[in-house]
Amino acid sequence: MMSSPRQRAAPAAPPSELDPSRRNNLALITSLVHHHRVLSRAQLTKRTGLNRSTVGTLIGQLAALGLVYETAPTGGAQVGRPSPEVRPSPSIAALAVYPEIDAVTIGLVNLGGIVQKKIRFATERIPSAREAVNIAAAVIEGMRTELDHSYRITGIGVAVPGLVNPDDGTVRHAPHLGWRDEPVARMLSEAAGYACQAANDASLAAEAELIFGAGAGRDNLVYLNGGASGIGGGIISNGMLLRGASGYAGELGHTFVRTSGEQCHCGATGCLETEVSQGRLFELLGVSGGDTSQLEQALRASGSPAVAEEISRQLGFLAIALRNAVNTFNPEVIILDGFLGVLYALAPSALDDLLLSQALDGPAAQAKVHPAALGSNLMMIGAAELGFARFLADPTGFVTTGLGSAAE
Amino acid sequence: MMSSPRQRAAPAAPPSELDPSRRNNLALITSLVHHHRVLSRAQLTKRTGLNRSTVGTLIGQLAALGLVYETAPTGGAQVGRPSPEVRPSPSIAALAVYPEIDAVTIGLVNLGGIVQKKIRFATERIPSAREAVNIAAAVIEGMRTELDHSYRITGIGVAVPGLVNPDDGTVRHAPHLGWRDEPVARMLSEAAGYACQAANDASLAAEAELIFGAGAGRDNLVYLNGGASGIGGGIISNGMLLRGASGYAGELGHTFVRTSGEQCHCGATGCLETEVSQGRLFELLGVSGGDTSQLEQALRASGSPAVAEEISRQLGFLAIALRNAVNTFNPEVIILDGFLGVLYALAPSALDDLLLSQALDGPAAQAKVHPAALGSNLMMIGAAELGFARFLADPTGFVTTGLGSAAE
DNA sequence: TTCGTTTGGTGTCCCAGAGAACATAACACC
DNA sequence: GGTGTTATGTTCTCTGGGACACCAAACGAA
Repeated sequence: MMSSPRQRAAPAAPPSELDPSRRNNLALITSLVHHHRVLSRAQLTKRTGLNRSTVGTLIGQLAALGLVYETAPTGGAQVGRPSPEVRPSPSIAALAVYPEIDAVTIGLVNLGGIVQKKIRFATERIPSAREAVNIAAAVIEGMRTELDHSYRITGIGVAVPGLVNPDDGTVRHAPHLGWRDEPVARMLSEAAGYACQAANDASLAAEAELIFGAGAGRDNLVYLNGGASGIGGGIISNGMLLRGASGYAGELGHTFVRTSGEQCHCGATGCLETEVSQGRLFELLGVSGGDTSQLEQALRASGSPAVAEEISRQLGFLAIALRNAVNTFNPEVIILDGFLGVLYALAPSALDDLLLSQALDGPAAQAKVHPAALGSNLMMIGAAELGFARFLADPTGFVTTGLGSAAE
Repeated sequence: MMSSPRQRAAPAAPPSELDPSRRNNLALITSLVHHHRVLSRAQLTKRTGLNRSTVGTLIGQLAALGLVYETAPTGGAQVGRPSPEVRPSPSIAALAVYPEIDAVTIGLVNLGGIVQKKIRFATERIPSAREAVNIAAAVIEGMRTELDHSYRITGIGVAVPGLVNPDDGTVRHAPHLGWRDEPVARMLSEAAGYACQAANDASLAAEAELIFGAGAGRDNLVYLNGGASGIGGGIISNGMLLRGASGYAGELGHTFVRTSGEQCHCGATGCLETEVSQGRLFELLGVSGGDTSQLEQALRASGSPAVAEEISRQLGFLAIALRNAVNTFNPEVIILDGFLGVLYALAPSALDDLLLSQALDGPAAQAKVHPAALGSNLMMIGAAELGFARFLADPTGFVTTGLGSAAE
């Protein structure tokens, strides 16, 4: 039911203003449905702590705007009247953009973290910020008709491998892309015509794993990704992403792990990402490069003692970084992605043992190492989460003002 | 004005139940007044974003319960009707307890972080958990008459140098005290008759510095304290204390800073607190021990090159730990307390330069090293914050149910 | 079939915050 | 030293929104 029109002299503010309490509750329900993909009304009632009747009203309001829809209850073997199931609308979606050294990937992601479409645009050389924005805008332009007809886009999220200030979406420094002080979010927003935000790739990955992946249901998580160009980290503490003063927090790739280690491109020495790198492994294997699964195959196939030694050397340094992380964050889950996941898969108990013996007893007992669960969709889901953020903070306000209110 | 009695059939729940929104706003105002000590009604209106009239009602409610009081405006040179000033009631207080290896300190702290009383009970030997609890309970018993007559005690907070689970106030491991799995909060609660909570000392210190000290007005802060028994850390990110899964987060004293370093009592090697310790300094100075100011004097007085070299050695390791912290948390402030503060005071620019050259450019530019601002009251204020926690979360509910509602 | 159980739906009640209008107390300017 | 301006406290009314009670509906169990 729509809210009745106000009789009193209309205030200057647009009519989108909603009571904070109501907005909160609508946001809460939308987020829950987004995170769980399906949730019965009864479950929503329990999780929100709100009254049955209130939850009913809220869902009615969301359903009227086409943000969620209800389906007949699946007769679970339970006593009592069955509760209808609430799902996120498949028409709400966000765009995800991920620039890398050899490609720009663009994705279309639904609420619930469902990747509808993923387009990888390979580039001849490392794309500049301008080029990456142009590629993304062009791909989005190509989808425009489809987007306009079948979707309501809440925004674009850009995952950047580097230091990003998420407040204004400016890339302060992305060493491997060679970007410096690029206002990527503003550029892409102007080029594509959607609201746009940017953040560090590993931070977004951590959030994605928290919501839909190996960290689901947890509140404290450390995510580490080993890629071709270095090691990125994202930390979730108390259910919230660690941002820091300017959003630069989480750079675990530059954890100190070795006295008089090699010089890192960051200027310091002994950084995790200079000592632990897939480049060293490929070099030892005599391969010129490849992706993660090729690396794992090659490592498993190799009988070379030099390779084995290098693996155990890298595991040692990784354990030091993880020891620090465990003592510092007391996480429930440590997620290793990319080639770090490969290293772990090769000798899981070796790393577990190192960690258990080096970290403080209390925190060490609780920290479980896991490989990433979301695979190749991870970064799309994480970036899309950025594109959903403003929508999820105020679903109805966003739809009635920020988007065309096309009925389903 | 008291809330009018409900006419409808009284529900089973006690009449203390309050609308969540109202409770939130009351808590918000109480916390603001607590943090700022004095705040005009106009300032409260701006900070809360609530309506003038609403703020008036809320303050009226708090004043009626004797939680805050208003005083005549101090005619600040400002146009317009002056706004009365709101201050926390001096009758609301929390107890603070801090067991150390050679003493148990008990404090009485008002809202606003005013330490009314501090009693240091020196012990012959390291107190057991039972002994520390008995000492605290005895001292509190001694104050009982005064407490009952002049104060309303919201609770006891215990700061423990070690791993503490703040959920149940159990000390998992306090190596220097030799405590293991001691339910300190429960023990003291039973012995003293007040609600009691316990947490890590450095975490509480970090909170105290955030609210009243060098981190006031900031949201991201790293606190490091160098004491006789090691180095403790507390981290505040996004305005919230880092807790981790069981509240063990923040153990920066066991950050890895040196390959093939000495073995730490925690089992690992190369920990910050084994390489950087005031014991080494006292040893080199040929002094058997002393407090922080004595150390500073002795270090400044000494012309020995060995001492100078040790100082620079320790600064180097400290810089490595701080580098990690800056890259990981992107804090605005790093607070160095205890002998770490002394080390910094001896060569501030040396540490600043090391940090600037080693940490990532973005985060490094923002992180400012500061000495602690709260001095010897720091731990009392921090522990008291724990004792205030439940009160601040629901001020009126707490007073009408949890405390005798003695009118002022 | 009947009963107990769980849930959705509807109507009522009332708290709590917003806002307008008025009152009040300072400064500023002539 | 009046008068205007500005900022704030005070009072009153209005309304949104959640809780609750009651009833209806839909399921399992006996």
